[in-house]
Amino acid sequence: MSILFKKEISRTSGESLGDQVRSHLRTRILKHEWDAGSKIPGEFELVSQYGVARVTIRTALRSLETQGLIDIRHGSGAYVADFGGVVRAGLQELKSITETIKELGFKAGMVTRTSEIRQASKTEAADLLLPQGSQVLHLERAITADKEIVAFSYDTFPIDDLSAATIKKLSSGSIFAGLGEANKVPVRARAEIHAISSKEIGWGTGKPRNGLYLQLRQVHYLRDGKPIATGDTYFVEGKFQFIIHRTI
Amino acid sequence: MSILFKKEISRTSGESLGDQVRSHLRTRILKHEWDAGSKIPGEFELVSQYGVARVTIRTALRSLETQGLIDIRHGSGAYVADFGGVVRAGLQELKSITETIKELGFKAGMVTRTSEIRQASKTEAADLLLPQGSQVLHLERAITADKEIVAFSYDTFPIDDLSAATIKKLSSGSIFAGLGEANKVPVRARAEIHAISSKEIGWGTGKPRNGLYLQLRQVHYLRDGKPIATGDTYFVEGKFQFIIHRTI
DNA sequence: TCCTAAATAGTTGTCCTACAACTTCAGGAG
DNA sequence: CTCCTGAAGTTGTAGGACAACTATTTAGGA
Repeated sequence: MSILFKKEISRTSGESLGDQVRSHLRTRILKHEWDAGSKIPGEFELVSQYGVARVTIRTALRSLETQGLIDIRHGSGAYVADFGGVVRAGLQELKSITETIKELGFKAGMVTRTSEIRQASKTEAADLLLPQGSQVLHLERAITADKEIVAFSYDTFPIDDLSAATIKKLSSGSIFAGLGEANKVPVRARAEIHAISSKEIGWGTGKPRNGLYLQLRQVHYLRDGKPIATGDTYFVEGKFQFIIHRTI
Repeated sequence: MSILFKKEISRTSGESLGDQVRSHLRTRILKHEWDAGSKIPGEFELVSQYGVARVTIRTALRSLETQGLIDIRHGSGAYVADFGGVVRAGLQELKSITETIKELGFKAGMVTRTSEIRQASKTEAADLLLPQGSQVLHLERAITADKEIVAFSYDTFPIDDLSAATIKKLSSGSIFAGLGEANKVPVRARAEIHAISSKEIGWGTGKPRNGLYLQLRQVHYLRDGKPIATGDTYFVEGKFQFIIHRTI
């Protein structure tokens, strides 16, 4: 077996080779190319598969290990982490909710209830490092998996440096896609988790009787540390399973 | 500045040099040796500070980047992740609750309510890969920060291959310390998060009126994938702040 | 035959040197 | 003042070498 995936790796895409290899290996793991607990190919084998240096393979493997997807044992090899069940991406991996829903095998959708441009609230201005009174785009959406509402999301974006087309895209569909076109993809987020019981959250027929939610209060950041989005997402308890892979 | 921390790094401890450097750098970051958003020393400077090779420094930095603590920019340097506030260890980093409490500046304590050896329940046996009817150690404890109850914890350990001394240690004090003496330190955990509202959980004066908890349902694993502990921890909502650093 | 111990091959960890790719900053041309 | 260019500094990738550790095989003895 040799240079199987050399064509998957681009040296002109701007993304580092290590990150590209990591992404590719992650999809291979999540697609169960290897059983949980079993050994993945050795570093030299991966070197020949991807056509990159061993140090590049090692940075990718090291990153997957800290993400909790594999387990590297000195003198033996790297093994797919065995969690006694389906290996699945954890909450610590930053991706959109809809993407996560799709990855779990459901059909993702969303219904926008409110889309308005207004002044930033005090906390929003603080989170986004904006001067008081700045204009922001505020969205209120219900997120569905197989037509069933699984979360209510309240998101806010600064619109100073966003084009009208981008704003339109944001308010109509996928956040990550819209930000991607504006070259403002967040690479990092800080999320606070809370348990909330409230009748004030949510709307329509998907609103849970008991008012019990898992709240994710997030701020998304660009690579240079600039905040690009903030928001609260309220997941209806029981509709969605959150997993975190914890590693030392 | 030179070989400042060479003595902190041991070549005979069994832990890899990269992991040791990572741990040391992490404490330096969490102790605010550098401001959020500012640049940490370059790789060659760190090489001379720790007396290890550049590739070793790089594995440590790469791991910290995956954990979301720093942000590495090609051609520029590594910067402390700026979350617009206090940088703090995230939930994806596996450590004991008491250790986390101490790190936040509080005095950690615990009160054991129940400590018994009994047969494993069905779900416990499944999580721990035990045959039905195996003996397990079951603990029910209240965890305190500055004398105030912040969580109720229900934990279960298989006792097949644990010494009597280890069992005594587990039931009396720190879980991680007890497992450490038995050379069974978990390196990985899978945690499920739920919002729970129940009157059945908790006891004593620290029991919250509204019965609102953030539940962490965890299974801890050894390096070889063997489950070593399972349990539910119910954090009293509002008493404890959970953060997750999410990265791509 | 069975068990133990030593030799062996295979794998990851660390070190070294070198250069490419990128960022930042200073200085000069216009 | 602005823009461009070049130099210096930093991280990314490459290749080779050896150390440390693991897993397997082999040889030897009881």
